[in-house]
Amino acid sequence: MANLRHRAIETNALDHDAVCKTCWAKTLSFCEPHHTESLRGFFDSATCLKVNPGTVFIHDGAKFPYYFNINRGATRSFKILPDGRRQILSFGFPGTLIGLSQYSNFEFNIEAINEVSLCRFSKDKVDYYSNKHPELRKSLMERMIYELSESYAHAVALGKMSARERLAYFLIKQNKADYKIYGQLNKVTLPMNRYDISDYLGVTTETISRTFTQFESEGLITFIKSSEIILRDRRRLATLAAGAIAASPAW
Amino acid sequence: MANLRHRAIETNALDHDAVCKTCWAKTLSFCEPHHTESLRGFFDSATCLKVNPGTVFIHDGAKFPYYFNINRGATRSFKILPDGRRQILSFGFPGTLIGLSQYSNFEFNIEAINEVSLCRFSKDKVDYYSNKHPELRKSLMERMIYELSESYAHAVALGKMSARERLAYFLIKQNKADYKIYGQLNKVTLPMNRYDISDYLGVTTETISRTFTQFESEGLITFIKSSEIILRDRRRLATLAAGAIAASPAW
DNA sequence: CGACTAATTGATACGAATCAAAAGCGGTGG
DNA sequence: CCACCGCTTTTGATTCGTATCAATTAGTCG
Repeated sequence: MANLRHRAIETNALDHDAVCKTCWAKTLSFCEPHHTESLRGFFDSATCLKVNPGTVFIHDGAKFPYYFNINRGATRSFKILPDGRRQILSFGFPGTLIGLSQYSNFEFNIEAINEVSLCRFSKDKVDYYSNKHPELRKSLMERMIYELSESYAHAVALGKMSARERLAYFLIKQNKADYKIYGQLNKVTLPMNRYDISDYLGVTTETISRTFTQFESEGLITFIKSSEIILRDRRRLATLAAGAIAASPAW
Repeated sequence: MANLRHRAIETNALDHDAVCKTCWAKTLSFCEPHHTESLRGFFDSATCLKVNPGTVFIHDGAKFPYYFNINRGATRSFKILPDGRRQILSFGFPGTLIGLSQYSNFEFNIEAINEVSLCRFSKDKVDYYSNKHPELRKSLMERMIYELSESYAHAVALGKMSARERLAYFLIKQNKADYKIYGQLNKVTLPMNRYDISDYLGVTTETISRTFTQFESEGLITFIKSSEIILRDRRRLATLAAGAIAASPAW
């Protein structure tokens, strides 16, 4: 592991008691159910990292043998096409496990949106402990199933939905994440900017902006500021997000 | 497992020697590396099925505890939106493993395109044997990694590519599959119809048809019949498919 | 408070959808 | 063997949603 591209990352050995017991993402993470004495060695082998905003910490084609669990902050994973077009594949939040699809032929980048803190687990260690503790690999598989189904839902949005529906889908999804992580009920906090949203939803920033304005004038949402939104009519948004309203609003 | 919705399926216990040793998809399947004496019980627990063309054999929300491995034929998995829009998420071919994301909250259907033959493995059995033979669960994870990366690539196509690029992406992908399965080099055989292709690529049949015609007149492909295509310029198609040509052809 | 970047709003263009019709293809039966 | 029917695919004319280009406004930081 020479030539690690981790310049922007500070590394500290993880002290199980100090880090895990105060972990933000504890109840959201794959590792949570495995805090047993026999897996202590597994946790002690992990490392705690910090990544600065805007830093790409996983690079196209770089095969480093780690899983990362997000404890704090938000990430975007994306593919850049040769001419510069960018498709965001997913956003990562506390509890998101990174590195699952690392050894596939599909390569992409992951970048910190704001300041991100991560736990790093060596794949070898995961493998080693998984063979003794099959529940561990099962937890990973469950994470992966989640990623896969999220990706399918994303494909449905990108393939079949209008701009309105895509944005509603995004808001509802984001709202669910916010609820799980921060316990926020009808408020959505957006760590990403409009470019990120548009590159995630396969439309332009202008369209995102116009659609936000539409939603506000229809009473579906209210802006606190451009990155904080109150969902005024979660029901209707969810209906839109499910693709249950064919064309323009008939109300 | 009362009320199995498997009416259209004939079921036969799998005879390891008879079925596996003549299996079409052998070298392509997750089970291939595990034909050892100690896993004999695992294979003997499997069942061989046949599904008729057009039969939906996995239904939205039906949680039956099986994995299916395709031996022969082709499938489409898809999501139907409330108003009838259909997004095809993936096509299955010999070697495709079905049921990986079954217990997620994202529900979809899988349908036989032509006559399909499958091996059915109970999830319990897979779990049981996976705990003794970690390589088995590893094989499943590798399959899942593959599905996930395919889904990401699909999202890139749907989110950022033009109709031309999407179709090129589809042809190249299909060509790779055909090569792996049937050893065909520059020929692509399409078991699915134009509606399937359009619902996979998030465009209309008309656009698919027009783009095929364009490709033919540009010398990129030649039709043998509407479901058999020769790739005349795989290189240029691959370039298109990679999103490396920004707008309309500049040649 | 001014400078820079992000977000919104406006005018126009374009790619793909939609609506409509013709051509091709496979199966059936006289 | 060919005529006819239904379904799939292709081609054509027009519409529409979103992209693009351009400018203004809001927000952030030194």
